[in-house]
Amino acid sequence: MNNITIKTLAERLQVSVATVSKALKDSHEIGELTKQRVRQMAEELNYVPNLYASSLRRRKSKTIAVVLPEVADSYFSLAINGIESIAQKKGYHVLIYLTHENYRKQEEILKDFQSGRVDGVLMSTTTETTDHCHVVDLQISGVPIVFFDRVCEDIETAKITTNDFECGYIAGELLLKQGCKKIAFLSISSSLSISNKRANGFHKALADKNIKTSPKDIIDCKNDESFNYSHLKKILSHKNRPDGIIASVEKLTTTVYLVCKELNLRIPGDIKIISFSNLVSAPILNPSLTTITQPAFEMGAVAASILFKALEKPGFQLKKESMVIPSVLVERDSTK
Amino acid sequence: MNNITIKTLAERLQVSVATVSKALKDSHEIGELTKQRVRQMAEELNYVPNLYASSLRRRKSKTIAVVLPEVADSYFSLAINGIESIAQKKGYHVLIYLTHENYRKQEEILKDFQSGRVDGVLMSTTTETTDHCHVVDLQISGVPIVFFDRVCEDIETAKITTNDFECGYIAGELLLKQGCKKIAFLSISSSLSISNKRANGFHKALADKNIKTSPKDIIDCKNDESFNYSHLKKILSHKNRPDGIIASVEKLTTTVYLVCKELNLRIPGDIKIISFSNLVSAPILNPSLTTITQPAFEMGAVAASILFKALEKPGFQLKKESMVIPSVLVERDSTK
DNA sequence: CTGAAAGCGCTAACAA
DNA sequence: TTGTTAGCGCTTTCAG
Repeated sequence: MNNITIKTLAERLQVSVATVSKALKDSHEIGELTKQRVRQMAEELNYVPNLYASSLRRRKSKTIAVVLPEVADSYFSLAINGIESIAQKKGYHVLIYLTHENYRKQEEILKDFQSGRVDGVLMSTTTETTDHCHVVDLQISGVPIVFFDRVCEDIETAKITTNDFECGYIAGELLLKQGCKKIAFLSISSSLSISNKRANGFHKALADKNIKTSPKDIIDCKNDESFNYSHLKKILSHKNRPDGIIASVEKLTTTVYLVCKELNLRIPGDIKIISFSNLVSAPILNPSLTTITQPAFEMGAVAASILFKALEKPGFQLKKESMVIPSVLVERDSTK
Repeated sequence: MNNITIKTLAERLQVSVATVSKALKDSHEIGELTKQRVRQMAEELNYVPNLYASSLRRRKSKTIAVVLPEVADSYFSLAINGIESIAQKKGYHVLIYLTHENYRKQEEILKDFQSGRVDGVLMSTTTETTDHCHVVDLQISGVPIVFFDRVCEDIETAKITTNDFECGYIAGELLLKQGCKKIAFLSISSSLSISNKRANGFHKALADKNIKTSPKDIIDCKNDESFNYSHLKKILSHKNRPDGIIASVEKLTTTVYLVCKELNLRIPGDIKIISFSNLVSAPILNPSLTTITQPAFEMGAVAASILFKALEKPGFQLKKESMVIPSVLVERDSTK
């Protein structure tokens, strides 16, 4: 640790620590000449303020946390960029925390935040999340939290989402139009709002065409690739297999493609596929993948902007700030 | 911020703050009964220790930083998982910082660390990095740093790398064996050690077959997708275009594929492609992509383990701990 | 086994 | 315009 402190500077310059502190903050109370001298000395000695001391004192850390299930996902990596673009303007640090879809881990992380480690939190919740006391605890302790994409419905705060229901509908409609008779919806978790909304939209699309749906149309996948692989393989091996698939999250896409490859199912001839995904490689897959692409960067940026409003104005009402930003359908060969 | 402090607990229990502090640390100086009472009260009041206070006092934060160019890259996202798996065991927090390949940003981040924000740093450097004073400054101020994958050659510390030279050689050799006459190497930066080592390996492979190489075989790409796209398009449109491509980083793959698609160049018929990549979608690309796959998770885990050794034993000699973990070649259709 | 007290580095009243 | 001083919450001697 660097041992140049404000005190060192003060001694060298024969002024008080208060003067140095204020000078470094460019306070109007301090004379221009003094500021100059302080700044120069700080530069010279390579002074770096101690984050812990100032945070302890000010009860602010100029840091926000982004809590995510994982980072190996185009949506999240783009959202992070959106968040950072805003945070940087505001002079805030962004710390990324990964839950690996583990509820306990998420709980621990949020609990830790109660210590004031960060000033605010942006979160996309894990699939395992069921009860949300830890989120409420965090809010009670005064740390604002804004959700994006994967929200907790029952928490009162700002939620930035995309038009999940509508997109589920669009996906279902497209596959029907392309002639699918038996469509399966790959869900990632039955306790996840986005997954359910997308599934509901899908059901509605079928219902509107008077096609009866059954719970078996929803295939529950897990956070376990090899499980998903064998599960899907079994389903797609069946003689009454689906001829259309809606993948509700990006990571399921690769699995579906690999299973089809192994079973010699041709896409889109034998089975059509559409995926909720921000994969840049969508156009170069074999065949190119029809996607519903979320406005990931923008969702991150908007979520961050709203959080900063709350950080800047203490009494700010977050719950009135929810927002829905639409996704777009990009048709490619996998649904031709 | 939570306002339950050690003092609150002390008052409630009619003991001193020192006792509470020690009890919470399970110190042997404290009686079992007292510990019990303290723990129970802490639980009851939902006490969360203030990170800033304890870090300020102990001059330790139980936190490490991972500094990366970006996160939308399979290599880095896997490496993060490796790092986290180790950090978790050690009870350390992991903060992820993104440089977006921006040297200035990296400098700022490292400078910030001099304040003792983190106890140690794991880093893969940006492509723009040229001078490394800021790294040295950090080391001088007592924060250990371990490099992985993209290292700074001239810094004395542990460096976890893969066999880049050898893999460049293998890639070149494979393309030659498959009949390529004119191979281009897509470099991401001429100041990046891994890129250069891979390029050197490639050159050696050609030299060993008495094939003369020219600097024009190395195509310098940037951190700018649209630039890379048009640059590559120009090169591949030329009548004397390459018939084999080695992409030195994952992100260039999509661009190459898209350009080939637009120019109606068939892979592998007209042009063969091999990429340094950890993409899970490699097998389902059109055509499936031959890759050199790095041991990303392991590299992250090893780098973290070594950093923790340094954190646990103050006088630890990091520079003697460098390590090379080999990558593997996976042949697929793009080089058939 | 427990407590009193000093102080980590910084900020912000308040005084001068 | 500058300085004095009292803490932020916690850890850690040292004394009891």
